[in-house]
Amino acid sequence: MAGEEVIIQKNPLAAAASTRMAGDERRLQILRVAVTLFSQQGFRGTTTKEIAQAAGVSEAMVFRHFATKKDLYDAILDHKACSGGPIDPEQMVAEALARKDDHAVFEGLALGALKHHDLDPEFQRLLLHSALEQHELAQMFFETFVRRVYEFLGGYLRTRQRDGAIIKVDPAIVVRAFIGMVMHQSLNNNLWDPQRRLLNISNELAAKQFTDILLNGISVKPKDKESRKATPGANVNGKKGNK
Amino acid sequence: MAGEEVIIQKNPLAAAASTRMAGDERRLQILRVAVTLFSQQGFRGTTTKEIAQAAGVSEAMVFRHFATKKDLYDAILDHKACSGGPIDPEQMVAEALARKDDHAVFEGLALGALKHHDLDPEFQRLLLHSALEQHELAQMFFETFVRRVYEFLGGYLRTRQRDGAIIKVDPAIVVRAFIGMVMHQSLNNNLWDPQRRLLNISNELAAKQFTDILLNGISVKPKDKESRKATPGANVNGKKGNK
DNA sequence: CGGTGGTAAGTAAGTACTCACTTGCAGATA
DNA sequence: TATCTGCAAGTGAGTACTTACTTACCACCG
Repeated sequence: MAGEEVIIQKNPLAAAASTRMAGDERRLQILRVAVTLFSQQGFRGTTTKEIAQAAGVSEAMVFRHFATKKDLYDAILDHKACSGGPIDPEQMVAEALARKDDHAVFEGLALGALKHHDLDPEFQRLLLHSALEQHELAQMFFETFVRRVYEFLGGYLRTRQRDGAIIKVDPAIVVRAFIGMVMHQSLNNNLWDPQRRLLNISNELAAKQFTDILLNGISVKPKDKESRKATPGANVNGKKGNK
Repeated sequence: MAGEEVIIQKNPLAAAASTRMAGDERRLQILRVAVTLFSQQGFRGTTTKEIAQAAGVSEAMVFRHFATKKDLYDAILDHKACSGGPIDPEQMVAEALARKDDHAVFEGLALGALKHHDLDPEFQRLLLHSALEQHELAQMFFETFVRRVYEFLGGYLRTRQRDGAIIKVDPAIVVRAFIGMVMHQSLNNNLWDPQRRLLNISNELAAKQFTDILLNGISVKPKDKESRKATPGANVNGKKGNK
């Protein structure tokens, strides 16, 4: 916290020395550099000087492209929320939805989210930072995207309850439970335990197991020994030797 | 982000004007004030001046009690991790553990965690901030406390598997799933959705439902209609009109 | 008196942001 | 083809202010 220096030299995002770029190019480059820094250090923790250095330009250039630091931050959250953010949940599992294949629906959604957070871990960190810093756009993202997931999944659960396929529980609680498993897994993987010391499993296995737990629970049912299909037997794996 | 002023006047934590306190008293008071500010704004987002003002003393007093800002931060995390933090999981559900009452074990743990985060929401925020800021003590807390929960719950699950009461799954995955539900619920309540717009249920209900989901799942089992005890029937509640 | 609780007024190093100025490059002109 | 020119890309050295941290000093009380 006192004397550590962030090493920026030879940053792949930095421009090759002394190149002159088109305005839009540079703008995007600064934005990308800033995404990385903000996601690592938050808004207040990142200086405009750092951003400029990492982008390989003078600080003045940052302010040519973004009037204020906050403008830059807003542009980033906008950018992220529009391009990377909203994987459309309904579309992602449309066919499973039509078949009313509960396992495929939940597994598909979980896998989508896990993969997304894996490919773009900056996004989750950025969102966390902005939520802690009470940035308006974090709440906006939550209000729009997360609400949509709740409504979509909640709606699906309600129809399955009408079908008699699912017990009577408040769907919102079920959704919270499931999203909790998935988000917590991502959060562990890229914040709490990035070395995966407590649990190291593939996204595929995580999605499958979480879905199984949600739909089937973990207790052995008294009059239900061989009637299910996939779960038992070769299911004990994952923790060790999983690459 | 530019011109907002944090209103601190008449802060209940501030000393009555111009009182002379004993050294230890003042130290503790500064520490408590700092906890609140750090948990709201993080390390870099909180100034020593702010802390001093909120405590009702001059900035120099802060530095008399804590040599550097980081010392203060460390002292806080130490304080929190030692006093408020480690609710001992094993002790909390000892009797349920002895009775091998799975529902009571999981429900007890969940309720303990939910209540704790409810009473001391600063702690979760503080931990998140320090994890994002890569503070060493966040990782230390995780390594010690969280690992203990995994080992404890994982161990319990393994004995229950040997009893034949629980299906064969990697216990660590089950633990992650369950902790995920609980932590996500807390995180929603005091970070993402403090107004509880998406879901507003009591800690008791949340603990019970999460436990039910984990142990029993949500699918209707083919040959298992009236054999279970508590779950069905009056179980649809919570979302609305829950105070 | 000495020690403890307290402060006002510093300082040096940041901080976001600006400004007067230079550089490189595409295209019109000779 | 060579040169001039207009303008966007880019900069170094600022400004006004804030930051963590210090120093020198005061007031009370046993």
